Amino acid sequence: MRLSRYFLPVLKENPAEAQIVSHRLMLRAGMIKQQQAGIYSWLPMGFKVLKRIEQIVHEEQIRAGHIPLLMPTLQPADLWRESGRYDDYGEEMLRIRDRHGRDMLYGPTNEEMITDIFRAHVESYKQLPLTLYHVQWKFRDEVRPRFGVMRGREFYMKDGYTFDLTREDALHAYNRHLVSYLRTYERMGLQAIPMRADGGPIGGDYTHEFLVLAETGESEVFYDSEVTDLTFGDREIDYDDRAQCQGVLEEFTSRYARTDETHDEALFNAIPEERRRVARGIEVGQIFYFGTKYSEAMGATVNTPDGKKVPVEMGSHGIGVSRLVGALIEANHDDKGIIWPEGVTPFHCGIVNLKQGDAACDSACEALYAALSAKGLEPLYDDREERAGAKFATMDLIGLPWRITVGPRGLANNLVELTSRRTGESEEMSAEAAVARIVEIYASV
RNA sequence: CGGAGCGUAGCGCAGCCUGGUAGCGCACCUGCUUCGGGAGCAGGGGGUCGGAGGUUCGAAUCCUCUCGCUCCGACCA
Repeated sequence: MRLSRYFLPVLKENPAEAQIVSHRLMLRAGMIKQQQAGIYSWLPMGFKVLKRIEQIVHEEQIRAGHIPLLMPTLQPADLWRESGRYDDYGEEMLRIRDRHGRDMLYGPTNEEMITDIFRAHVESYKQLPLTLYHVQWKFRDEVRPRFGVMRGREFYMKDGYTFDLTREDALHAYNRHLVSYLRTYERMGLQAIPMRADGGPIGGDYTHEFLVLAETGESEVFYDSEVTDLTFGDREIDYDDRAQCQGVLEEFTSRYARTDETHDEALFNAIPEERRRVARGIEVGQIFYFGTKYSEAMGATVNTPDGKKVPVEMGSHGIGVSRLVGALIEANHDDKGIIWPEGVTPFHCGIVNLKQGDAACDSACEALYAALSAKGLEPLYDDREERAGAKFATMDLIGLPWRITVGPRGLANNLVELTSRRTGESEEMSAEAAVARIVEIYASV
């Protein structure tokens, strides 16, 4: 993409309404525009990141054997009356009436609807196990939306639902999700720690939240410092292997790690003092096993091998896709702007032409642009008639992890400059070598 | 939902207390000079002062109502 033809409305000054760094940077980098309290338009750059995150989520879900579908944002109230949540949910649920006077709602989550789909089409245990998920907009009419997309009223979430015959099967589905989530977050360049959590309105006694450590996090968290040493890495996982999934769960959840909701002072104090940590975290996902809470209420049953009819065992699992955009920035920025991890960056690298209009600089940049594109990479070429300082400042703000700088000084020796946004380190090399290096970097992402 | 505050040009703000035909910086447009870390000079365009009502000869300014947004707290992917 050529910056001169893109739509990237960056702001030089900080918008008054943004208090936390991710919100500020998203506004300044032209990623979002607020339309109402807690409701945002996603401008091209922000939309790109959102889609990159969503794509990683899809890939990892499918890898774990889960099946994508899409449910609507608007749901009939009657489904929620069946589960009893139409009355329980309260003011947070946005209620709507259509022209025929039918009660509807903008879905805050989809347990009822997925259960409806299940009961309509599944009769036998032979169709289990089954995990269906979608990535869809949700609405929760928060009393006080804040922190930009981290706590919007409208938000984009992946929510998945598991259906199993037995509790053991359902717990394996739970473990499988925990494993796939660890892998998902790590691919985005994030460390998200599974912490024992509270059931909340969805219900269920078996649940973990995934927390990204950040000063601006809304939850207070308590953990054993050993949990932050754990990495998922590129280990091979057979998602049908119960023992292996159970093993990963134990590895990642056996040390103390809890939010303030479930914090236990006595257990915490049993950790050696030098390993005790109290910090703040952003919740970017949650997994639940809740058994037959919805299947019983809504008559979602299956026939067992011995001819009985039993309510199906269920769980639900969520990843806050739009919230992750904010969380990623909270975890990856400096005083100049965003620093995207390679896994989610909106463009793979920036090309800065220091002397637009200079024949040598222009053609060198065009050649770089073509060479990178030919390798399947997406560069952002700053071809504006701007001074060097302005171009650097823009690149630093929007946070592309790699920048190739092309100027007359280097070109005289056939050299361009490759700079890491994260470390700030620069290296001079030929244009061909720079392309090769970028290709190599992204080959391993 | 309790408490506090803010709406003036695309963005950041001053002006309001003490009423008299709206200003600064950035951005934008034109020209010249500049050109490896948000350039300089000169010229220029752009504002129903959130909205409605009221007081007044006269309202951004005072009063009433209303809408929107933000912050602190209680609640949540």
